[in-house]
Amino acid sequence: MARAQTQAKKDSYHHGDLRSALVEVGLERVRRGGIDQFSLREAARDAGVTSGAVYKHFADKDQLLAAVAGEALTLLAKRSFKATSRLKGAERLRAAARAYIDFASAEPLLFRLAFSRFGAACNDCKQQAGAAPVPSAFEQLRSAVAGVQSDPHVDPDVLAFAWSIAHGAASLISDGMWEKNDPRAEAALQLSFSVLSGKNKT
Amino acid sequence: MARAQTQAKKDSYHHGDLRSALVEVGLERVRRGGIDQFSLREAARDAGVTSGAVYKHFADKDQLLAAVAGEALTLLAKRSFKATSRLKGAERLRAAARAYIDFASAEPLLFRLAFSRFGAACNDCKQQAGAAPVPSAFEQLRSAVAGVQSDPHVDPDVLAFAWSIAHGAASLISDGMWEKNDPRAEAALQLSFSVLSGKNKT
DNA sequence: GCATTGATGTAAGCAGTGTTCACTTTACAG
DNA sequence: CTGTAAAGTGAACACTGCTTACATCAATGC
Repeated sequence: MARAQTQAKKDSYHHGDLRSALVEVGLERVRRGGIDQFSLREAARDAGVTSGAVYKHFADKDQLLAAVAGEALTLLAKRSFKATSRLKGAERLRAAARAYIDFASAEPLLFRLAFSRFGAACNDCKQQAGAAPVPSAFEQLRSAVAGVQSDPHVDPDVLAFAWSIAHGAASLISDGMWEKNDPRAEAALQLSFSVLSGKNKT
Repeated sequence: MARAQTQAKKDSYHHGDLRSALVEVGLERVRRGGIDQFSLREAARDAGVTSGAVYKHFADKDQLLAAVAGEALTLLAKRSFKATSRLKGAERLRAAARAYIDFASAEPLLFRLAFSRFGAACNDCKQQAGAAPVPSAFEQLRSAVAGVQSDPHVDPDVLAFAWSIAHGAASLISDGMWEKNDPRAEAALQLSFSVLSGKNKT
């Protein structure tokens, strides 16, 4: 069940693609139990392999978690892309922010992993196979901000503002202070847009 | 050095106030190493006590961490109170938000603990000795929002907006995506205040 | 075709962890 | 003084991350 995507060799001594399998399994485990519940040995068991085998693909538990965090980040990026790609202007920006918040609602534990030190550590592993299939969620937010401004060069203050709002509402949800899809997130977005549309330049 | 505040009995079999000592030691450990580095046995060692002794005061490691998170939350509340208590109106609100952000800059690991599941678990332990010496940072934010509105009843949307901005910038800093005291935090605050002062009511 | 070799797996073991439990030590009420 | 409950010890258990020595397989050069 876990080894769906990258079909592993059936019953051979060698797994076939253990690295991807571990990341996949790890993503599922973190999604359910969070970071601190995650166990390297358990992940190995899920993949049908001894714990020692993990160390042929990752230096230590942290690097495995970093890879999982990278996967979580691309998952967010994909959903954001799907939600924003065919929109323009203010609607696009709003959709980008909402994608951020929706992801935190749908996968709070993955969101926390993505923006933990493991996600930061994965800045070094950004170029995995395929050379960035989709721009990161942050890049999409930046381009969306550019889209609502007449000026082609993005105002860093406006970007910081939009990022703060989106990340703030998302964090409040993933941290459990707001409920999933809490209307307050939408309200905060609504108010913030009165700034962005009201005044395009300082 | 660790047992400064609540002076423990010198060298007796019984510690005197082990519970507070553990929380104090835990706060220091989390401040330096973060949540996942934190070890119950290490904390017990720091307090000069066997690991088993911890379980006379806390059901398990999670409850100890919850108590530490509670301490971190009151630390934030105290600093916020000190920064805002003698201000009024927009200045007060700005100071409250800034206190949030400054705390995340000064103690990123404590901030993460405070707004992790351990901090949430400590909602149940809110009434520790002394019946809330200081209103929580959130309550202070709420009252500050009330102060900038002519209407005495706080507009929940405005509160959500302010909370989002403050928590967002603070999280971005404590998560390492922005640097400590990053000017973008101040810029985001600046822009957000153009909303709050520009339109007091819907 | 076939041995060699490097990559990938196993198995056992180490130190450290959270947690439990039987036990000892202490403070204190009657 | 003494009995009791609170607060500590220390040894054990199952588990963890990680290392090491060894086993197995797939591919390569000859």
